[in-house]
Amino acid sequence: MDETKVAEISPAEWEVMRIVWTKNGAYSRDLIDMLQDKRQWSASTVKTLLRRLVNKGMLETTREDRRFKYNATVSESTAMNTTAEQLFDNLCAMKRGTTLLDLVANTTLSQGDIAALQAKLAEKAKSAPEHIECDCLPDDCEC
Amino acid sequence: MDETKVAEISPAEWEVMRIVWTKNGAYSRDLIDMLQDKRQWSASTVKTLLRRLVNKGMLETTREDRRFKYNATVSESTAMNTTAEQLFDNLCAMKRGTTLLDLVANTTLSQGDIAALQAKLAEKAKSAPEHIECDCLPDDCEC
DNA sequence: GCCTTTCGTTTACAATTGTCAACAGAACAG
DNA sequence: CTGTTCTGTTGACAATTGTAAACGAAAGGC
Repeated sequence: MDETKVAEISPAEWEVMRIVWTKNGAYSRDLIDMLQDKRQWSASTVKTLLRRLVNKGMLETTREDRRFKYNATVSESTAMNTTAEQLFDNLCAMKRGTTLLDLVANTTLSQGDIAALQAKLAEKAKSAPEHIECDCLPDDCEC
Repeated sequence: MDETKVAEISPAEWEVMRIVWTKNGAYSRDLIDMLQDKRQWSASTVKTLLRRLVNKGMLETTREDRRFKYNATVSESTAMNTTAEQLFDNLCAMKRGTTLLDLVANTTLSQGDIAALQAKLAEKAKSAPEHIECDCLPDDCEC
């Protein structure tokens, strides 16, 4: 849908983006009200986050009367996947599986999520390697 | 093993920690050599990262002769899990499953990883809810 | 015993992030 | 028309992060 580069989104910015995605676009008033409610942020704080997200190209604005409508430029799933993958890049290749296991164990998943994961795993099992190499050290790794 | 608080670890710091974990402790010389090799970082950069990790309580030092041996204060899996869970905290509860699916699809997993994930999923399937609520908006959510 | 190498410590500096206050222009109320 | 209210723009400031130079003490080489 959009192969646009997803900039790094800070936790505070995520909070803003989530509302924009969920409501499929929002006005600063909406965001200020909701985040004041949810996070006790001042109006200024929300405005700053909006400005930064626009600068990062994560949000785009359309003037409507006197105010702006803020819309996301990338889909929520794209952003989530990109961010999750970036985090996994930091982890040892050999141990990503156990981290996934921990996430699966600690995340509330719906029946549908579980079914989808099971299907994907069954598919991957057909060609998965027996063992994965650690990539923490420059060349050789005797871990 | 260690329920110590895991501080936020930046990507550059992760790179250092990975080596310390993999080698089960290391000297600054080892780290400088390897990271110069792997990331082209200057010796100073590595030293700064070590200092910061010690300040954050992620590494502890033991004097050996003239130099220090750096050891991790938390296990690699604890750190990885904590960080992954922190990231998931930023994501909409309703959509974490699809992010996990993306990760599973894009991560190279071993046969053992897959088997463990399948077992865990089968277990969770027994009590998983049909649907999960979005938690992006303050109270009500009509997403 | 000096000079050089090796470590760790201090200092630096720009960019990003979390949090806001202050200000300016437009719209609205009276 | 004039003061109040909205909304967006600027400026701020401390903490964190990426990157690194400079300095000081100790060890080893010759």
